[in-house]
Amino acid sequence: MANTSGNESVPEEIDPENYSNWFALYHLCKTIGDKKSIHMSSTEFGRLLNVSQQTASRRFQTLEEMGWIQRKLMGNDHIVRITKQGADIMLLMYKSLKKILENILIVGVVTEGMGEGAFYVSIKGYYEQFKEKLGFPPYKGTLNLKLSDLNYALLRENLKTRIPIIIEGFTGGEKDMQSAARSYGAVRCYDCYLSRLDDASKKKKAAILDIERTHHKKNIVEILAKPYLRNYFNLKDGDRLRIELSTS
Amino acid sequence: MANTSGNESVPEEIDPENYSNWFALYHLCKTIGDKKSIHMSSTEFGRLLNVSQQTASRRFQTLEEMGWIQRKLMGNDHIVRITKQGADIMLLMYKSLKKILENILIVGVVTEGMGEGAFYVSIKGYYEQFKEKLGFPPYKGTLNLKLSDLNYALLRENLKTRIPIIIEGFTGGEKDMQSAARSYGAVRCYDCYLSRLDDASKKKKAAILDIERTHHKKNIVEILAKPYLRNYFNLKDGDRLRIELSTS
DNA sequence: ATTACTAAAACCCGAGTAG
DNA sequence: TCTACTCGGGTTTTAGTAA
Repeated sequence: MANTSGNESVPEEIDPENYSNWFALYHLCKTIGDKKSIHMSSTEFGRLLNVSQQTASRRFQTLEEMGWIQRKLMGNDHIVRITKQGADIMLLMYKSLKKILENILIVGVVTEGMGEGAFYVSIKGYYEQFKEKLGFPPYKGTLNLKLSDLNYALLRENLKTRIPIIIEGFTGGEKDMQSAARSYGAVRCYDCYLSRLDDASKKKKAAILDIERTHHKKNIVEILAKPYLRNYFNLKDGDRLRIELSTS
Repeated sequence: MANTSGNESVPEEIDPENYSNWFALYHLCKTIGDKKSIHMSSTEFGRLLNVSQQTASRRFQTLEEMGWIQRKLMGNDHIVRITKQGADIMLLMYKSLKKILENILIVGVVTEGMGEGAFYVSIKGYYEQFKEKLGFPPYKGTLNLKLSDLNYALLRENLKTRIPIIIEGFTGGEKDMQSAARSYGAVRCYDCYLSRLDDASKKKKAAILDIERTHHKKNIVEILAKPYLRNYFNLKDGDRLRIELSTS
């Protein structure tokens, strides 16, 4: 059963010899789906893997020898299930890929704290421009994403090659402030898309708000979007979001 | 760059032809790690993949033809990076595995609500037994995990084959209750380990509290553990935890 | 050093077929 | 039907080697 547990030896890495077997297991898991076992002949398995019945039969044997699956051959009824070890093999790859993806994609970690960005959205002189130039009325707050050093460097480098959406500065007096007319500087924005790592289908158009960071923490990027993103993506601090820059 | 985005065609599934190429890309990603590109000769790549230099060279060519990597050959300096398409290929498998794992492992969704379980831990007559028989003093509350129909069925079936830790019933009067001595029924527990799907290294010994469910919602399992699990695993409602039953 | 071609060797697949 | 064996043929890998 894939459900019992123990501390048997779990390999650290997939054996290069076993690529086709690994993929065989993978496809088997996929079609087993949420059932605990499956009736499958070697012919069917062959169809699934795009190989002959003979090869599929050999795969079954190898998978069983490796302890990744277990078979019960009762007459013409062939029941296959994934063993705990088999499940661990899948888990191994999953974890490995997760780690890889956090490196090769720009991934930001949702971080607590109102950035300066929230200040900009709240000022009418900026807000009207955001609304018009970004193409959406932004939520009056920003989502702070913390990037790794590398990811932050990659992002900055990437932004350099892009034409920013310029939010013009202006001089004016906010009525709530007792000070006289002060000047508000220009801000740059960049279109982007956000998505959860595990569900790329739900992509949200957003914008990176590139403000001159004065007393801002390092490697933090502030995001503007129409909805309240923490609700939209069901986020909590520490969750990861993928940032994709739009192709211009 | 793996960081720019577009809507180029992303394949739905890994082509059976490309198993070895897929693994080549995978290993390449792994060793690139958190750098954006890597210096790698075909000899080194061969060592990495456990194949000859010639085969590694062919792999490089194929990966490049498929648009999964990009190479710059400047004299004897060979720089390789993963393209957006290559990153998407990895992402595809990641998502696929995530889905598989949620089916073949017993995974519970963290669910709001005090179950009856919390009641048991709060009663001294039970608590002292929990402490002694489970081997840890449980946190005075339970974590509710909601399972899928299948997972719940699998779990129950699995528990059937196990010897429960019996928490004896007793008759006694709780001092805070004005009622006379009442009787408290026996409860069954089962050792288990909990872990986040994405970090199996952090496993927490815990126990499934198997109470007779009276007005309990369906498919809910209550968990006892020493720490407050929502903090320990940094959980919020909707997060998933893997339940592994200990090998007895 | 490298990459990558050609040709031989090794390996794997699937047809045929037995149980 | 089914699984799974043997073996011929095709594919892939590697050794040798050129650039």
